[in-house]
Amino acid sequence: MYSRRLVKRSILGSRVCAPSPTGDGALLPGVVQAVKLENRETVQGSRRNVYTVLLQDGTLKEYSEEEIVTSPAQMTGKAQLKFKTACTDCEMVTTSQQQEQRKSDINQKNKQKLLGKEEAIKRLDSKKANRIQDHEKDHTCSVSLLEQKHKVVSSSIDVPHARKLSEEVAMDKVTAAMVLTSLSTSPLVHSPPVKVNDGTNESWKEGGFNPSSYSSSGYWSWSAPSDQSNPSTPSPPLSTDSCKPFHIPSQPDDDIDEVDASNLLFDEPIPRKRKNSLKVMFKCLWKNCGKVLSTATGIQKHICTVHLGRSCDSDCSDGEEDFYYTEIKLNTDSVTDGLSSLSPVSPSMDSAPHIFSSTEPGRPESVCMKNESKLSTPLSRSAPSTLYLVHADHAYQVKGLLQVLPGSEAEWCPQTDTLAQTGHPASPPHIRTHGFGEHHPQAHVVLSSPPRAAVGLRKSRGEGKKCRKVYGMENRDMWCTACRWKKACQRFID
DNA sequence: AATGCCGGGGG
DNA sequence: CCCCCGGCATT
Repeated sequence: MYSRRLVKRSILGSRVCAPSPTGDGALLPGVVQAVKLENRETVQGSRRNVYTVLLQDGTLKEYSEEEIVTSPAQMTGKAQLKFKTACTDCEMVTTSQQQEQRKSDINQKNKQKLLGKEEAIKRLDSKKANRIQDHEKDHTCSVSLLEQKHKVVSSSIDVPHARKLSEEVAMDKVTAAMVLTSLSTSPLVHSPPVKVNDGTNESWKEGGFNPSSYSSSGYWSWSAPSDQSNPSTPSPPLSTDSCKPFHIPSQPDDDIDEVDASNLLFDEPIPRKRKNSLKVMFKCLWKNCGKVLSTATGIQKHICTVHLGRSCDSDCSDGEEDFYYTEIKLNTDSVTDGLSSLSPVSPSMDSAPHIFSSTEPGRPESVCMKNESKLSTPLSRSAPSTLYLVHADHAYQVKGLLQVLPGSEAEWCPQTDTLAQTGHPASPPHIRTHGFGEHHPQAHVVLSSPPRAAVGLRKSRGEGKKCRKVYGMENRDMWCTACRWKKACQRFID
């Protein structure tokens, strides 16, 4: 069980390293040309992507997740090494001059190291130097990849420029190497002071990378054109199709947690369209509530008002509600249209992932307990691939989920305001499941509109522990407002 | 007796 | 609207 970030990036156009088709085990650099969803499901229920990669040698080959190596910023040490190695192997554009220089550099350092008396210090120096050289390699690699990208793409887009580029390649490389070397000494450079193809910026049109960002951890990254923060270079209009985002999910859908580091570098204005027909919904985790709404703000509002018993002016919120809902990924590959219309991915999606973002300022990262589970619903018959991926980012939630899940309810509540917002007034099927271990012995499916009007008689006394019992009289200030007012508890709803 | 909460009322 | 509480039902 674990949670995952919502961030889902397109890998199209991304540079990767992939095993050579010759089967010699070598890694070749390439560009992702297409991504398709494999038509089977894994044991975990998550789907897998198949990447079509245009390799350096011009061949097109399909790879699975595991085969390709993506951005170093998203790799673990081993993969990184692999990647670096591959980059080094394919360093065809690096001038032999540079390589010689590097070698002599290394030799020099080694000599110094041997000759020096303070060996420990020298060793440190040497390490540092080596690291710098590694960086240099990486940069060179990215330069080469950039160039490669030019070769691949520019022929159809900007031939004159491509020619110009190849003419200037030698100089550019040297310049780039120098600049990058100097860059490597300053750890926090996020926007490159120099562009490799200086002045023209043509690569932008091609969605090309600028070998730019340098994280403090020493790993470079490819920064998207939109990341250009240089105010003197206005962003050209991005031609939608040629300028894909370059973010590479290290794994398909099920592990986006470690994007954090790259997130900073790779951040983008967020998804246009969700791949894999994934709908993201937000589920209320209050016990026996399980309300599902399509927007984060909606669910926050819901929790605020219904469970926390306070009016939620969106700005007076203390964020507590964040802990009481979770994100649900609903794989709607073959889900009925009714459902799809129920849960249009709201354009306010961009406000959704923030809840799980560790970069969110002012919100302390809570213990990152993770949870993933699959719920089956009676609807499964008509929607065999309907898949819930529930994850909670808070211990409380997990606990709640664990308690609730076995007999949990998956409930689609066409909340009026949400529907009004999204303009889908259709009344979708109302799904409810009850499992074992709950006070609801019989499972039932309700295909009507939510029984919100069923509140009439005096509510029978709830069975669960309420605030008074849970917190005690002495902690009255911890009670929910309703309890404090001797109203029906809204925190522990039965 | 303790608890849950409806209905009503004060500010 | 926010808050408190009497009083009743329930456990």
